[in-house]
Order: sequence, then C-alpha cells, then structure tokens
Amino acid sequence: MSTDKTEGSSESLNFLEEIIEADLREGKVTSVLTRFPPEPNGYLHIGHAKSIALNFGLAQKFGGKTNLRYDDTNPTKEEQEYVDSILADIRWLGFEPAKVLYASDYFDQMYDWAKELISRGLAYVDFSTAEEIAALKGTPTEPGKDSPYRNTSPEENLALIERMKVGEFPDGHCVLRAKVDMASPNMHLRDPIMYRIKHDHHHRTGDKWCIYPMYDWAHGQSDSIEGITHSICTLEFAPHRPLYEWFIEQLDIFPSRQFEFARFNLNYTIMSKRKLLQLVQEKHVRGWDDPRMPTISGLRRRGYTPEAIRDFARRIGVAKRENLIEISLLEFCIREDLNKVSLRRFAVLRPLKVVVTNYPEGQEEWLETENNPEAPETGTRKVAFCRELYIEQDDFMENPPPKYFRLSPGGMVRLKSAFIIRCDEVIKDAQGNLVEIHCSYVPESRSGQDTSGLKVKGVVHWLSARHAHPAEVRLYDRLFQLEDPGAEDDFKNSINPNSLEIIENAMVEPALVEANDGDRFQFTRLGYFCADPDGTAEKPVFNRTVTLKETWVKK
RNA sequence: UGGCCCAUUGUGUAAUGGUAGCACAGCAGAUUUUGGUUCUGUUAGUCAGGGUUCGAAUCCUUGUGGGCCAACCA
Repeated sequence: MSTDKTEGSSESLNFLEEIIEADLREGKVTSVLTRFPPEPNGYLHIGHAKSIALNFGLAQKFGGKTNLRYDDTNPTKEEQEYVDSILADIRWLGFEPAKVLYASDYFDQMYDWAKELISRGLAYVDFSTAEEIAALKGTPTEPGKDSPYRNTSPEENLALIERMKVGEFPDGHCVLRAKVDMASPNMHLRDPIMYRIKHDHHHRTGDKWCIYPMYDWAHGQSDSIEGITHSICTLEFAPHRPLYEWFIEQLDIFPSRQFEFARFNLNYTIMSKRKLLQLVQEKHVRGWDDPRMPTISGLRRRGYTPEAIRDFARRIGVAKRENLIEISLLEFCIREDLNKVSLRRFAVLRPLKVVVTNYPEGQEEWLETENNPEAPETGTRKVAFCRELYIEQDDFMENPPPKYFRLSPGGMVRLKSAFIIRCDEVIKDAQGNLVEIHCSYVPESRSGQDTSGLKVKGVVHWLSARHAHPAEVRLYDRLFQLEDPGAEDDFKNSINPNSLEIIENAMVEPALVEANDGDRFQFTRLGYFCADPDGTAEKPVFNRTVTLKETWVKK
C-alpha cells in the first residue's frame, strides 16, 4: 500500500554501523564491546575525540559497552601524567568507560601464549642485530630471507625466552619473533617481532619485566582477552590486520575483529602527537593546554564545550577516504552551541572614551538588557549609564567607507539597550591621535520607550567608564599559516607568529569580575569568551573562543 | 617498480542497479536594538576510457590520481 519513504526511514548508517548491525542481525555477535586504546605518551587531541565518540557512540547505539585500555607496552615513552589526563579528558567529553584497563594487565597471559607459540615452533628468539633483521626483511618488492636463528628448536627457544625474561641479556641483545612468512608481500608478516628487551621501569608493573610486547603482540591479544567484538582503528593499521588475525587463529582465542576508518585532518593545524609534543617542548605554545592547541585540554581552555566537540565528531562522519576537514566546521559547532547557552556581557577590547556632553555630571542610571535573547528565561541585568563611556575603537571611524553604519563625525548610533548618540566633536592630541569623542545623547530614545522617531542602523556595545573593570583578553588566531602544515618538510616553518594577541587594557562590565575559571560568555558583538585560570579578582583574563560570524568586511 | 586501501559540488558525507540528497563554506534577499541569531532562495559534484544492463555514482575491466606498508614505535 503506502510506501511513505520518509516515515520510519532511519537515517543512513556509516559503514561501521552497517557492519555491527549486520553482525548482530546474523548472530555473529550477541552484544557489542568496543575499546578506546590510547598510548599514554601524550595528551589527547581532537582526533582522539573522534575516535572516542566513535567507539563509545557505536557501543551506545547498539546497547553495548566500551572499555578504556591504555596501550602501555613501551615504558620508555609513557608517563602517569598522561594516564591521568586521558581519563579526565574522556570524562569531560561526556563518556564513562565500562572498565579502565591496561595492556600491562595482560603481560603474564601474553608471556604464556608466547611460550605456547614457541613450543609449537611458531616463534623463535633471534640474536640478529636490528640492522641485520632489517636487511633480511627485504623490501616491498623483494622477498625477505630467513634469519639464521629461524630454525632453532622449540626446546632451545623456550630456554632462551626464559633467559630473556629474567634479564640475562642487555637491551637489544635479542628479540622474540613470530615465524610467519618471510616472503609475504605484506611486510608485517615477515616474522614480526613480538618481544624486545628494555630494562626500563614501567609505570604499573615496575621492574617485574624487562621484555615488553610489541604492538602487534599486545593489541589483538588484549582485545581478545577482554572480548572486544569490534576493534576500531585507523587506516594505517589495515596492513596489520592479517597479523592480528594470524595470532588469534594460532592461539584459538576469542575472535576479536579489526576494522579501520580514516582519521581526519583539520586544516591549519597538526594532529601528530610527536609534533604537538615538539610545540610544547620548544615552547612555541605555553603547554599542552594552550588554547591554540588542538588538544582536548587546549580546546577546553579555549572555551569549547563537550557538546560542540561531540557534534563536530558526528558531523565529520566516518569513512575510509583521506580527508582534510575545514576548521570552519568546528567553529560552526561551537558557535551553534554557545549561541544558545552563553550569557551576553558587555566588554570593550580597545576602549575609546565618549563624553556625553548633555548628560549631567555625576548622574547615573541603570538600564535593563537581556542576558541571552535566545533564552529569555535567563532574564535581564542592569548596566550603568553615565556621562563618560567607552565604546570600541572599531565602532568609530573618522572617514567611514560607504556601507559603514557605526559612528562617525556628525553621525548617530544606538548604544545597545540605552540611547542614541550623535558624534559632535572629535578630540585629538598635539600629534593628531584620537583622544576621545564628544557626543550628545537623545533623552527620548531610551531603549524600549523610544519616542524620538529617529531611525539608526548601527547598534554598538558600550560601558560606563566609571563602572567598567579592567581585564586582560587573549585573542587567538590559527597556529599555522598553511592549510596542511603537516605535509611540509618542517611544519614549524609555517607557524603563525601572530597566533596570540594579548590585550592588556580591555574593559569589562562589573559582573564579569566574578566569573569562575571556565565560565563562558558572549561578549556582545565580539564573540565568545571563556574565563582563564590565569585571571585574578583584580584582573580577570578571558580567552576568545571564536568570533561571531562576520559578514561585514571593511574595504 | 610488490601488496593493501581509497576516489561524489570548495570541504565533508549520503544514495547499497531506478529522480545524485544533506551539512559546512560561498552568493543573494527578508527579519533583527548583536553587521550575531532566525528565515528564504541560490551557485556548484559522480576521476577518465571501455564493458554488463531497459537503466550504472553503484557491478566488471583498464588507466589515472591519492594514501599506507620495509621502527627492537603505537
């Protein structure tokens, strides 16, 4: 009968959702368990946020769960500081892991399994040097050659791995290798290394181990132990999948399966942990949480909300093609969220003194203005009006271009929620610099009860000079001047020297002095701002998250 | 030059053999006491050639272009 296409038509699934949906439908799995597996060697960034939203989102969508599992198999790079920040960032994003686990929890099990493979002749200890191993590995176009240690007997290998484990050999002396296929066109199958020797202190297992598993011999096994049904990773791991499957098949353990998606790149930014670490270490930024950083902590300090980041992750989608996302999409997401929820406040970044010559000296009055026109339930507040005011220097031009409809000599403008003023006189110093402007106000033009009959196009924000409070405002611009700095030989060549502008002498309305760290506001007509922890009661500090969308361009 | 993955408006992402849609960006207009928001309209796309089919973005094939793989990193 009726074939209403819109009714009941579910929104289209991404390719991972399709796979899971089919697995569930066909009974391949009965429930969904995913995992987010960060290595604790740096702070999480917006790219990880996509992975987090994906892994947790997939599980949520199909009634499953998600573990956080630290991939802590390399003690030389990993630190507790990172472990802590990762969990905090995940929670801030709005996700709670079903379990918090560590690959190092499974070191004993992995070791037992390694011995099992050895005894079945599927792994061997190799005393070749790293260079020798690399040389025998061949190239993508030429097959590799067998190591001289490839045919050591299982008994001998069992004894050797034990000696490796108890610390008889120095770092790099030998490795344990899986015996797969030295002629495989897939380099990862040419007898991959399972264990290497590192006499290093591990953040969790201490000095218990001096052999540590490689990624390929830890990740899939950890997935399997936990019963992960869908192990989601990025595209560059696709060539590892045959090995991932080989180990699971040889051991005949829970068959976790790996699926790959394309990580995303953001234009004008870098997403490599290594490069981000370099920015921090070489002090191109103030730290991992510098508001210019694409880290979760940087975005948080910048004023981004978890909602906006989750929305962004949803909007960029999931697929397998290389992509370069425009930063404007992220900005759209934060504007859309903040427009609905942030309270409006008046702030003047670069003050220009205005003397209202026909307003009595010493008099003041309090005018009502809305806290957020998008959310009337947030009510109104009072702002002080008096004879001496500040407006934005940008809102006055002595010689305005044609379409300029702010203030200029002889022109009129409305002070938002207050009166219309006319600029009568421009006061300059001996050098010709603008000092202040003298205006007259129209008493009948009071906001809400305007009987003046005047129509002005321009509306500007303003502050009572007597009541305004000084503040520092930090304006951020993109950190890189090139769209894809990561593609350059040296990404640091395109660092934007003007990515941070500090305005020491901004003015804000008194209510802003009580802002707590992280509080977000819209400074009317300017953009969204967030209180920075560097601020004090005497001098609050605000970070500009993003400007308001600007459609007027000065010519 | 071995293997694997990928190719849809400027950027992303849908369409699963049957009208190429959505979002961002852009442009134009309406509304507006934020040049914001909101609303309306609009520009613009199936990498190329061949094949299968009544019909191909979709299937096959050959190219082309891009990405990944030769760490005791993950």
